[in-house]
Amino acid sequence: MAPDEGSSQGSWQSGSQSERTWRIGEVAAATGLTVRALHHYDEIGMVVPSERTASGHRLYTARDLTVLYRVTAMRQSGIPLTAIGDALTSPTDSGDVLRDVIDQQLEQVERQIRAAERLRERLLAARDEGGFDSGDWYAEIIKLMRQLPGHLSPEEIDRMSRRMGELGVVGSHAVGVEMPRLYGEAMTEMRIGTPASDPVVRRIADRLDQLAEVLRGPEPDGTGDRVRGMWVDLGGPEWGELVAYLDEARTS
Amino acid sequence: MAPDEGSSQGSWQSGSQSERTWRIGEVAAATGLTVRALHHYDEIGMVVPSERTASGHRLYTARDLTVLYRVTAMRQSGIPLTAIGDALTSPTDSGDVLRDVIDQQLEQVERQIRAAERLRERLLAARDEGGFDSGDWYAEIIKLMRQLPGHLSPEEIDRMSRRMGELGVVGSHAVGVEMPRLYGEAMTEMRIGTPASDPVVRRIADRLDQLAEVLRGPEPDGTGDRVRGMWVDLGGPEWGELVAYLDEARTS
DNA sequence: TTGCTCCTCACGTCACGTGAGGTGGC
DNA sequence: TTGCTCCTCACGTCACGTGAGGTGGC
Repeated sequence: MAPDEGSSQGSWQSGSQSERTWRIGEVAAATGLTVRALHHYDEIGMVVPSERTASGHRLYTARDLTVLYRVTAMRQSGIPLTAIGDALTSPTDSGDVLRDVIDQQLEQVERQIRAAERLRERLLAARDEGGFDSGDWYAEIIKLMRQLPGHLSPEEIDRMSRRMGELGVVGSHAVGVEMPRLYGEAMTEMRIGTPASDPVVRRIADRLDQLAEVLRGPEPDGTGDRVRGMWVDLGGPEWGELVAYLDEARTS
Repeated sequence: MAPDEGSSQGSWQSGSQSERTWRIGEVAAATGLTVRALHHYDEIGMVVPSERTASGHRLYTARDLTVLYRVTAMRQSGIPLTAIGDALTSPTDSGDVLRDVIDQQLEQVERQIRAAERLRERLLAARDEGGFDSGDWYAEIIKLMRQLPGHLSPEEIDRMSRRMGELGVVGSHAVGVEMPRLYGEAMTEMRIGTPASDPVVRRIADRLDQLAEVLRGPEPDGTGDRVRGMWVDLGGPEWGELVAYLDEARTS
């Protein structure tokens, strides 16, 4: 009597050389994955079942399942399959590569938490204000400039005011919505100790520069720097720190 | 002299009927989106520029930009484009549909935050323990059962022990890793007041049932119910509440 | 004339979902 | 023989990314 490898319990004869195996449907139930996902992992070589029946049905061994559980744990942590592959095929198997993958993922998750919390604030604000409109901030900004003499000459203020008029929605959104948000995010990163060389900070700095260019227009005249100086004076020492932090990000 | 609609400043002649318009590259810089993303929004009809030059170049009006800013704000909140489309084309435009979309997204974000925080705990644990292995819990469970007489007969314990031996990694992972996690998640949902009818709770209950089936095997004998009873006795009144909560989820 | 911007296809990405049509095993 | 499970294509999803090859405007 030949061992029947395709039985619903797998081959489990005592004294036999072959170990207990699981069919793909059993594996799906055990892991909560779909059959299609297991096919996918097989296709890309992530988890290839060690055996097949004569008719081609996949049979997973306990060792296969151990690998699979590790993969699902990492997947549920949001680690992409390519990175999981790297961690699994690394020489020591539980050494530095895995540690690096976990640390990277940990940083990303912590950033996700902060981003989601900011998102939550924004959604609450949008709900209270009844929408996602950007308001008409630039009039406020111009007023503020007039009230604080010594930074900009009346001519410069008029020129900026005209420029903002030309820019319309683009200007008011940049100054009133996006820049405050970007500066807020940068401030958070600085406070929690994210190094200025981190790509996240770099992205914020780059976007701020792009917006500054949009606002400056084709012929810059140095007004922008004086506006920045005004903000630093208004915002206190922490604003000065933030400006230095962003400058460092730009050169790293 | 015909108005030149394709100039880099758009048509902005004083006295002209036509308003200021923006070319696609200017819009990309203003919003931080890519040109390709704007093409995509045009293709699917999400934000279609109101004008084109004679040669086919897209021209965005201030009104187009206002819509676009609203879209980007919602996209950055993680709202899918289809839902954004629903909110934008709703009759009142700032009425119930938008409110619903925001509320739904708010719930999802709050769930994301909790999930990410749990993820963080798991990653920290994995880092401390040096990996994602599932350990050998079922021996502990069996021991616990022997120490608490009155719930299961020695024969039942032996049968369960044999069954766990057959299940191997599948059993120990289900009992030692996934079920504790699922019960923990369900407990969190219950404590924060998520209604039992919520699909999230339903998914947890369904997955628990599927795991129970995997553990029970082909011939159930009522042992499972007595094991549950044991857990309720061990866990105190909150465990009883949790069991009722999950039962409600299953019938909703 | 030279760059830079813009155009329209059209295929690629990521981790599978979803049938289509057929075979295997109790 | 009837169900249920399994098999292999193969196209679809989502929000764009990434060239390919060509035109437009200062």
